[in-house]
Amino acid sequence: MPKAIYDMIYRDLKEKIETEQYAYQELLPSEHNLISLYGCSRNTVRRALAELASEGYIQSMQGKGVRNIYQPVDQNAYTVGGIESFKEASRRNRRMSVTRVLQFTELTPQIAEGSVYEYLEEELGMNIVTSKRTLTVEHVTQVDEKYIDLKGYNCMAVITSQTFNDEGVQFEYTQSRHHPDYFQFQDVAVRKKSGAMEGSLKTELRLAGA
Amino acid sequence: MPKAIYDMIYRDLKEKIETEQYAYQELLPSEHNLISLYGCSRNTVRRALAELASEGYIQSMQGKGVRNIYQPVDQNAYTVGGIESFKEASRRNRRMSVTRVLQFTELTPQIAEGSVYEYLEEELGMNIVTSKRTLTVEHVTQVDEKYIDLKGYNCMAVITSQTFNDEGVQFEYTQSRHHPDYFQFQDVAVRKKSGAMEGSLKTELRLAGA
DNA sequence: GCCGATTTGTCCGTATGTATC
DNA sequence: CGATACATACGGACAAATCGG
Repeated sequence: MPKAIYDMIYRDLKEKIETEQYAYQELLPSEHNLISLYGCSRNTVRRALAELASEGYIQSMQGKGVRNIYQPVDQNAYTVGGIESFKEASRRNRRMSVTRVLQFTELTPQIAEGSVYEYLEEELGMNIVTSKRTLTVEHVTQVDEKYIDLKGYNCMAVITSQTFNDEGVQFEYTQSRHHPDYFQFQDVAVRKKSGAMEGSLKTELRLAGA
Repeated sequence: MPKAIYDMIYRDLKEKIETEQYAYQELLPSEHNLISLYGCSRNTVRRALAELASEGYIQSMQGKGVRNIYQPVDQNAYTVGGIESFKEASRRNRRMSVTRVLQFTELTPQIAEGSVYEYLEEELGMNIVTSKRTLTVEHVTQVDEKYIDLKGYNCMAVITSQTFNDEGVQFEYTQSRHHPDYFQFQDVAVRKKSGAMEGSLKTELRLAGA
């Protein structure tokens, strides 16, 4: 739990944006004013702003100011943040989730039925840091058809991820398969002045409920 | 074209990592050493490192150092950076691409056959800044089937994107539909100390060739 | 078109805190 | 314990873009 100043400012501004205390397309107070408001240095304000920009909340324009470009996402979407377990995501979205363990090795079924992430973090004191994900669309398998009513689709959205702990070792490889009707993935990209690519931060997705 | 110092350092380190001048899992020189190497301030070095971390190239560990966790992506993947036109992406990946204009309104067909982004940026001097994308899996349409051999799939990967220019106005809405066999989307997420989510930066995807 | 005020962008040096070894 | 490493924060400087007079 970071009590860092920049993080508090970041969350405060984020909240103000989400609750429309700053209107869409409106300019936020200038960095100079934010410094007065929060009583901190410019770097600290800028760090909070940078975070919001990378998540597509704001857009800062040299010589002009910082504009709120946040638009709320579909309320029906089942939202999952960056690295988060299915169980955490379910709780956050207040939906029922049931995990059925179909095949298993290594860990005990009891742990998997709860939350593997929870087990790794709380019981083993492991520190999850970086996750790399790949998203593809694949043909359904017999296992898919057996457990999920695909309603005519013959494909599923498949996310594979490698997770690294704080010692840089990859300790997990996951594949999750999602029903097309309940799947949605969002991201934000910011174009660098270089002319090419780069960016993105907030990622969300919609999942099948069980 | 940014000639910013942090950007040059960022690109230099990125290159050294990609060409394995720093081995996988190896520690990079400490920030202190990098300061000597590049003859700049610590902030500047740290900004370059932050960029690399957000793209999943490195992982910095307080008290230990900065570890290279870069692993090259599938060479067969058709890679597209953040905000980039299909034509730019094709050129970068040295593949043939043909654009067939099926339906049309507003812009002229000639422009679309070339590159709409090119037209907007070079001819109109427009400045593309932020792009929000949503990825879903959808049933094929009659149009899909008419122009693309789906080889048995009855779904496609669909990306819709809203693009904003430097004045914060959304000026474009695009939907692109991709053949499952030629589609891949990658991202990186970094877990905040807060305990929850957040992160991702490098995004790539594999596309259908025409 | 110029000039000055405002605003964001880049960079520096320094200080202090915290984690690792 | 001390040395090393990254994390956070401050204050100052100058550049670059914008806007109004």
